[in-house]
Amino acid sequence: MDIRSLEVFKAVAIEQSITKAAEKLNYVQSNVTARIQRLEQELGVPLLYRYHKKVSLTPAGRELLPHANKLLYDFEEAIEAVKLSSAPRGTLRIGAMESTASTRLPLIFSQYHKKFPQVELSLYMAPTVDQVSTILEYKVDGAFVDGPILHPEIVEYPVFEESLVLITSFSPEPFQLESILHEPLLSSFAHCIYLGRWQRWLEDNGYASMKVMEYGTLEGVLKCVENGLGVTVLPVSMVESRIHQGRISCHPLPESYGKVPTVFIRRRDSYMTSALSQFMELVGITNL
DNA sequence: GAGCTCCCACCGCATTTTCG
DNA sequence: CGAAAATGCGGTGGGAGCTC
Repeated sequence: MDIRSLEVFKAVAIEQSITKAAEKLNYVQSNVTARIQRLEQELGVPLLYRYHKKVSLTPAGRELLPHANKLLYDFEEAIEAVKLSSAPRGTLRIGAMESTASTRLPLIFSQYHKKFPQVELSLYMAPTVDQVSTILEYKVDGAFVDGPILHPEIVEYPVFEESLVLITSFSPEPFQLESILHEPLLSSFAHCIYLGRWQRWLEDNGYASMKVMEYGTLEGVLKCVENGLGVTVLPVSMVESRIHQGRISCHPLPESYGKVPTVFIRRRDSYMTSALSQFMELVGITNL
């Protein structure tokens, strides 16, 4: 077993395809097949289930993957150590919901980049459900999501608490709930948990659920609200500047419905790289 | 130490096999 | 039938061993 075989194995595990892994590594497919077969021969256990058009990890393969990750990272670190540099480097893939990505992350990313310019940072933006999948598939190193997640293979750390507000077009008149109940509830993606909280409040207080209208992007949703097309529910941190500019009005949700914890998650068995631990420290997570 | 040969691992290409 | 994986085969490069 050598380090390159582990690299090939990791690529196959992530891509769930020998052909795609070969493309990613700039190898021909036959080489990847041969590498995996040799690795399986050496270990005496099959690492992949072969299906038509795809492969997946056997229990032995799943067991090997976190060790391979660790070995590959240690190998990279060893090389860097020899190069007399102890600063984190390599790649760091962070996932986040659009709300976190557009409000809190720019500052965090810029601070991190200034401190550790050697680390190649990338952001994967998606709703919470998709972020959890990408974490489980080792596609990102950590992600900001709406908590709690309560998944056995995931560790979560509370980082922020968002306060939800109902957002309507600007009006100097006192807010009348009845006047907006017939309006569409605008959402930038399906199954938004913020809207869910609002719908639950309505239900608990004897009102009918509002009709949801999807409108692609967050920016689009806010423009629609400004123009009186409907209302939406978002963390107040996302709309502060618009409130100050008098473009929208906002109305806090009652505390038990309006407080949403944002948690930082990572895979329990993923290797804690120094790039990741420094990032978590910067975010304020100290109990690693 | 230099030069040579042999062996083997690695790789890519072409082809075959598999299976939805 | 087509896409992905497996197989066969030949080229290449590097290390080991040998001779001078």
